[in-house]
Amino acid sequence: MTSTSKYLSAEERRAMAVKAVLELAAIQNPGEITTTEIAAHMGLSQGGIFRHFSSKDEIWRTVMEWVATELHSRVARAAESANSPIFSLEAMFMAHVAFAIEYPGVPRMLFGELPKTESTPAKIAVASLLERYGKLLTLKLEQGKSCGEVDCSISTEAAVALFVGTVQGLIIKAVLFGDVGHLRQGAPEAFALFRRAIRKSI
Amino acid sequence: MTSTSKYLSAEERRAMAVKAVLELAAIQNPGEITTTEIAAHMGLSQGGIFRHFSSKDEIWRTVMEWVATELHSRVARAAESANSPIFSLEAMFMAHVAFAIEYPGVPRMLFGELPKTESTPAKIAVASLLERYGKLLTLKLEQGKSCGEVDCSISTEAAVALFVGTVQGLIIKAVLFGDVGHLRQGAPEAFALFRRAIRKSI
DNA sequence: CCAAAGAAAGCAATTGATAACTTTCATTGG
DNA sequence: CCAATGAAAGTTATCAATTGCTTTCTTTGG
Repeated sequence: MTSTSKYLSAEERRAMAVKAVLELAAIQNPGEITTTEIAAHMGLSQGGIFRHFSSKDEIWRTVMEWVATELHSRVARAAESANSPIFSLEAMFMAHVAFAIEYPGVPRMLFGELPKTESTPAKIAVASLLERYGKLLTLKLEQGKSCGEVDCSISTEAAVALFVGTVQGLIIKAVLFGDVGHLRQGAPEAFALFRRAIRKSI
Repeated sequence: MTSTSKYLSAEERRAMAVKAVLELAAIQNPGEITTTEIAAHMGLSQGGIFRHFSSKDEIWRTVMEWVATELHSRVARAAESANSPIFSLEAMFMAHVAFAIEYPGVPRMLFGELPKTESTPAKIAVASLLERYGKLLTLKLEQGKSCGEVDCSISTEAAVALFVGTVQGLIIKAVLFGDVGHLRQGAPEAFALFRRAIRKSI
């Protein structure tokens, strides 16, 4: 099991690279991570990286794809775990926040991608993630309207935007002050307010 | 009146540099703006820039300070223009959104600053802006509680975070899809939901 | 009033640093 | 033996900042 061989397989190295980037992004500006640093962090020479990735851009794409897949699967699993639309939304909210706490480098990476004007592969991955995420939220909100947990008069689209914005607002604050505590502490209160915004008025 | 002189004063050049950076940031990744581009955009040679700024960092600091001052003064003016706390909040919300529409490069600049771990002058400017902004919001929310427009049972701090997060969520969406239309259209609906979140329940 | 001095603004070329990527050659394991 | 893996040294490009020199504006002494 414990491979004592010096040479690792290409797949192992690619997985190591993703992990290395995530760890480095947690402690420094992701935009300033160099291939030299990534290589050093995974016990490889700088040039050795290019045996497994054709370019630095391909490394980023791989990392972003891992993030999109992982976050979506966690949020989707959270959505299924609850037995009412509102509780599903709450579980999704908390799963998203928990992911940001577990991988503090990820929001920093995403914010770094935002300013780019070109449609980078990374940006496309984020946009597609946000779309799938939005569809899941739309479904839960519509279900909520059906069963009377959510007010039918509100715009579902606006509620989706508010949900995502609420999470992002918390994350931005945490990133800005470099303090994940803001996230853990603020999340329940933030969701409570979101719930007030969408609940059925009497 | 129309200065036909070839050499401009240091103050004029500094103001031109701020304008140039804002315009360039609107169409490209702010992090990739070079001193060569800034200089070219203001009709100056690359080296000429350094007659008026001691470093590229000083240029950024100057731009960020302009942004913080301008945005805060606009939001504060909007807050004063309305005659009830809720309407003040709405005016502030719209003023913030309008600013982001007028200077689309600004959010991109700010998002680009977020990933940096060091406390850059720019990041400090953003944090201080956010703090003053938060105080203004806190004041209005407390006034709203006093006059019965805002529910007393909600956390003011959480409401501030929700307000800021809502605006940021709208802006992120606009930046991600490169479409300012999202902002104009989504803003009224977004504020309507925020209002539902903080209003007094019957 | 006005020329000379010098301060300020500007350009063009250069420097030094750093990054991604390439090439060459040694080593490993099947 | 040989193909895959990796290290080390190189290549090319880019960018901020500096330097030496020229041009323009301003001030001042006679």
